[in-house]
Amino acid sequence: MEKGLISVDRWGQESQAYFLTHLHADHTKGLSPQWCRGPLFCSPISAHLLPSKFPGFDPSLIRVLDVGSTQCLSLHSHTAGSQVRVVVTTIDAHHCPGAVMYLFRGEFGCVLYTGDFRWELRSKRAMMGKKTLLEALQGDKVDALYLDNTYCHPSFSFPPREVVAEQVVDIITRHPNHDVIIGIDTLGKEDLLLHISQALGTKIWVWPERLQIMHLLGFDDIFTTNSNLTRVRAVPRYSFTFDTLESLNTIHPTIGIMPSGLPWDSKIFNNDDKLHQYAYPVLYSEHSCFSELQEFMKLVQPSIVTGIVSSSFCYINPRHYFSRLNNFNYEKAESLKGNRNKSLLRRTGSNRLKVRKEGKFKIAGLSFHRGRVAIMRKERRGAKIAETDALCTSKLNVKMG
DNA sequence: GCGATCAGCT
DNA sequence: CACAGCTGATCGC
Repeated sequence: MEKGLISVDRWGQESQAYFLTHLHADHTKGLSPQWCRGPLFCSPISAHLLPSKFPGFDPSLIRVLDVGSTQCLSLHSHTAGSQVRVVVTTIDAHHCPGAVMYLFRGEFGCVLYTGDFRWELRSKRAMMGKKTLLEALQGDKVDALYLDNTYCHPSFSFPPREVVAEQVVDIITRHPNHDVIIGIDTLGKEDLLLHISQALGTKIWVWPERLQIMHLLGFDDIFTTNSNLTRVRAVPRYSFTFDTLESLNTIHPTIGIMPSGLPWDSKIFNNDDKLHQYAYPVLYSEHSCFSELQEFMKLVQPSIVTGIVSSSFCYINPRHYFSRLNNFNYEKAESLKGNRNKSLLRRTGSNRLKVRKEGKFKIAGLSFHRGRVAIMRKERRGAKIAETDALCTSKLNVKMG
């Protein structure tokens, strides 16, 4: 596709139209409240959440695309020196709330950008997405596919999310007297929490900033910031460590559930290769596993595939695994762009001294220091750390200074 | 002082 | 390992 015409999840260069697949941080790098390069197309849910992530963002830039809809855009082509027609179809990606894929059709051919997605065809939503995609393709195949290759390796295999959600309910049910913490991010895994809430008939604690997001998503009664109302708490994944679980267990018996497609995530709970006795990693993933990616490739049969995740593990060219599908030889095609093994570039051996600043202290392994920058960020974005602290202080009965 | 970016970590 | 994201340091304005 012509450069400068369309950007998807890229915000730093000039373009005629910008498309947002979903609001996770790794897809909004370069977006800011001041960003104003051009029209931003996104799903209704992303449009609804965007102002809370970027306060003061110019709303006149936002163009809402309904999920399942097809829109015709007229863009200016610099190379042709004239207007060109681009038809864009917005498809449910079944990743986090608001996540969509985009199918672009125009003189450049047929380009599909998946963003992050889960191709879980036993679910009704994924079947709807498939229907939308097939109708938009009109029997054609995809020329260029930009694929969520997060789990593009045969070793990755996990059950449908509803199966894993039931496993989580079982784990919690087997621990009737334990507190429960579940690691989640700023957006995503709401369906899991919803399932737990309904199956156990309980509210779920979230930190205040996350409660705001839950309210924006339309969940009004299920979630609470009052830790007295429930033994089940969803906590920020980054604050969820072996030490956290250990220290919580000095106060009250607590199990930790870490939903992730990454089997090595269990390492979070590992201490000297011993799995923590209270830790339950579960294979709940909002990305497609390998067999689902295979199914997807069979359906769209792309001529060219580019992985959009360039992590050191997943940099492997998706074509490598799918080259024997449908008689396509992806090995012959253009090499995978933009994917470099980060570890080769990473500088090592910094000998800078780490200075421990005043004001940092720990209670039961939980850090209570907040630096100047963190306070500014908190004021801009909302109180995440403060409330993680509040969770602990309420349990520890410690007063914050 | 502030935003942007990077290193480091989980 | 790093899904997605926090923190602190540094740099330029």
